[in-house]
Amino acid sequence: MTEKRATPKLPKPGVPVRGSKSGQPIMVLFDLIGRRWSMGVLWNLSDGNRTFRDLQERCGSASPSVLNTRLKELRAAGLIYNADNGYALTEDGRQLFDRLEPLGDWAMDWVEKLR
Amino acid sequence: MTEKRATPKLPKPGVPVRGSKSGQPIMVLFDLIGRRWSMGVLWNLSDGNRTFRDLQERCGSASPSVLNTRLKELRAAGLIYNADNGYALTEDGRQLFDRLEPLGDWAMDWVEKLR
DNA sequence: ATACATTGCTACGTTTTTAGTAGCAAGTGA
DNA sequence: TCACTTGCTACTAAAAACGTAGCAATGTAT
Repeated sequence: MTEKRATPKLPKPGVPVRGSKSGQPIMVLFDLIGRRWSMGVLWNLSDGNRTFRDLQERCGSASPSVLNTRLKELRAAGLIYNADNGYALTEDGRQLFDRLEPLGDWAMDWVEKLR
Repeated sequence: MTEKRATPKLPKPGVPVRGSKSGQPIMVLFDLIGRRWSMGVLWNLSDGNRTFRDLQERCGSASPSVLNTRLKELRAAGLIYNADNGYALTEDGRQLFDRLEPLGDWAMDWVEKLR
């Protein structure tokens, strides 16, 4: 970096999430879903209820303890709930998934391009 | 019980992409961006180049070593690159951000609803 | 030039999180 | 009853992240 280093103006206040003061919504969300298997769980619940074991199988190396932690977090966040036959997306969870879904198609192109 | 436990280390066959054993593109992507600060970095690069320090400030508690790791990963994945005055999104990175952006508005509603 | 500040980044010890496995209580069915 | 499945907890080892110090290169003020 050989240029002058003027600190750019921040149009958006930068925000730490975890140990910090101002919880910018997107960062709060990233802090929740930016953990192992969080998005994978949402993804795998999108086409129907899944039991704990289902989710374990679909989230390959997720150990039961971690999976359980993720499920509790997502439930506390109101994104999933305990249905009779397993876990399911809430309304909010469905809405979030709808915004996650476009990543699927993009990921296919991207992975293919990497090879 | 603190007995010795066998550690068979079973090698399940599959595409070894970090923790993601399925090799499904979306899971490969989740494995990359589903880590601390990954999405935060992409988000904060969306409106202009950022220096290492900029990103540190905006990702509050991210230590330099972790931030550096994330930057390397994202660069290896072709999502960001080293520009003259800091880091910047590549074409792919921009495309990914475009699909992440809707989460911002949704997160605002969601956080507000939680209160 | 000299001194000091800033930046990108690495090193490394500590703390937190995740992996990996065992196992148990409750439910199901034979 | 027994065998089997399911949801989940317990626990240790391994991996990841934190937090701080510090270094080389460059910028800047005197």
